[in-house]
Amino acid sequence: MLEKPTHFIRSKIADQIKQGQLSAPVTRFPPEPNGYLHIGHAKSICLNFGLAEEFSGRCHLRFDDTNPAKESQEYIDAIEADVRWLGFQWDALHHASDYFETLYQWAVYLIEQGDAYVDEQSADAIRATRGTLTEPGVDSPYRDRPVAESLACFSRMRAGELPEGAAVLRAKISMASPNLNLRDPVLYRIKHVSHPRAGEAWCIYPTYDFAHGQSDAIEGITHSLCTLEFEDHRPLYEWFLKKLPVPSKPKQTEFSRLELEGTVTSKRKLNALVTEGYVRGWDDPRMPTIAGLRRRGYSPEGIRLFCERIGVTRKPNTIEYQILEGAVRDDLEGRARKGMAVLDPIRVLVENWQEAPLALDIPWHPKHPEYGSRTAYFGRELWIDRSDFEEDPPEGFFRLSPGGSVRLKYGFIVDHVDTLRVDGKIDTLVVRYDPDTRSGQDHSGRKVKGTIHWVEAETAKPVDIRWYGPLFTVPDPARAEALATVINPDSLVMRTAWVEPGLAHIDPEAYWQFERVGFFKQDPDSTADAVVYNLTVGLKDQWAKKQN
RNA sequence: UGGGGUGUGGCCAAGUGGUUAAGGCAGCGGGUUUUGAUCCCGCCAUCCGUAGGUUCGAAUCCUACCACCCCAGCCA
Repeated sequence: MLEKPTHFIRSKIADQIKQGQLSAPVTRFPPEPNGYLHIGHAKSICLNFGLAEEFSGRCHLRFDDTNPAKESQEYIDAIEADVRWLGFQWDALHHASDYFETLYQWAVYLIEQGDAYVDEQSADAIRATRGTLTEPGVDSPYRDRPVAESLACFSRMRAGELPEGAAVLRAKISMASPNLNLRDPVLYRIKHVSHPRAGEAWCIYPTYDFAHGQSDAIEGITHSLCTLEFEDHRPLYEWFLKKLPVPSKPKQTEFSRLELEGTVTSKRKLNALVTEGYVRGWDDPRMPTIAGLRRRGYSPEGIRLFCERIGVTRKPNTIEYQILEGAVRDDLEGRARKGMAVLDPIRVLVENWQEAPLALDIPWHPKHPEYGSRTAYFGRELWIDRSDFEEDPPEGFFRLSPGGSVRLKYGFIVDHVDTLRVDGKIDTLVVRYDPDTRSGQDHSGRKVKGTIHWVEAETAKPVDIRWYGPLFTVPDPARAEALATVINPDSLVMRTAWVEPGLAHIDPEAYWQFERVGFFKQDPDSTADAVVYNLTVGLKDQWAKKQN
């Protein structure tokens, strides 16, 4: 077993424990329920829950539900399901909205201390006076209004007496700060919107900045991990912890977010893919959402392996998609049941087989006898894949060709006799099987170069295959001006395959490998009459690579 | 342009003054193999954004420069 690779956050915690500054870390995964979780969130989930697990600490799931205009119960439910599916169990479930009353009292406290004021300027006016990157902002005319006046106005805000946009609560820090986040940031705004959890209780809602650090403090979070874009918010995060009578002092640490080649990981863009109909939903197997990856057939263990492999740093990075696929293949290799399916069939007639189909008992996995076995059949009429026969075989081709021989895996060696055509197109391959070469009891001493997969035609069942390719045609779709221009029109190809009987029944949980093809997972659209398989990821194929 | 960050092989990533500059993925070569899969073995940076400097000795310290990312929501 390989030791887990270390990274700066892991070493920091280990060090703090060794120094006696920390007994166990308390972390949190703080999603906003305004969309589905994606692979980038998986990195954060693995980090937060993983660290807590590793150092015998605790990890909370906390919904950052401070903007009811964008949030919904649908997302809350989906997020909980995704975290659980990834294999993590939170030690506590919280919502920023649980702290609305405390946060309100703290806002009042800030006003009383002269550290916040109600600003009745319009949003436009506030924006216009914020200054620019190089020029300082201008103080609001309300900045120095009496405390009592702010207090009175703030309570009118809470009471619902003011329309949206009429006033906001602002921290009184400095309009000249080079850090824009410190130029009297907005702490509360009016939103006459009902909240998925708090209902109609509030019509003013705290901003991220005013809610996040304090929520961390209330929960006793020791390590508040977030992505790099929040780095400029850290001074503000710390300002509140210093000004307010909070019960603990969490520390924010930033790491770089995950960028995955060939995908977009912004909720806005993912949402656009859904609403504009480029995919069937948040859980479409082409989506980099947790729900999409799950439906596609990626295992939680594979995703966790991926997150471990990519590491955690502060360096901007774009991970090659094949690293994700590699991790998933590595996990699925030992997990999947292996069966035979023919996706692009060509008929094979075994002219010297006269008997009824022969039942073969084949283990589901050569290295895992505990997975059991199934029955497949060999007979007079078979299907093999069109790509396994070449009339004019290139150098190094060792599948079936005119006059050649090949082993039908788990069956017999067959020798090509004839090629029959219909309208010029190859229709049937006539072969003879060698009775001395039955798999497992081969006394012939014959050696053939190739082994191919096949299914017996009489017992085979049809299934639907959803063959997926990249959703985009470019490696960096996030930079495209419009997603529409980089959508891959062939990201989903529907087809039918012949499978051995053991692959034709519904089994929503199982992971499958179609030998020599790829890993597959049954889609929830499957019915008893029509099983649907999603391509998870293809097998590595050196031969195909050599051909290009 | 003000502030905050980051620069180690194709992609990740260890490394924090003395190492032949870990490891993973990809790639290449070979072995095993009834999946051209898996598995196994070997190869793959005289060099750490660039240029100077300090030092017996630097990817690690100093200086300058360059490149890229983030910030001007009453989003998170």
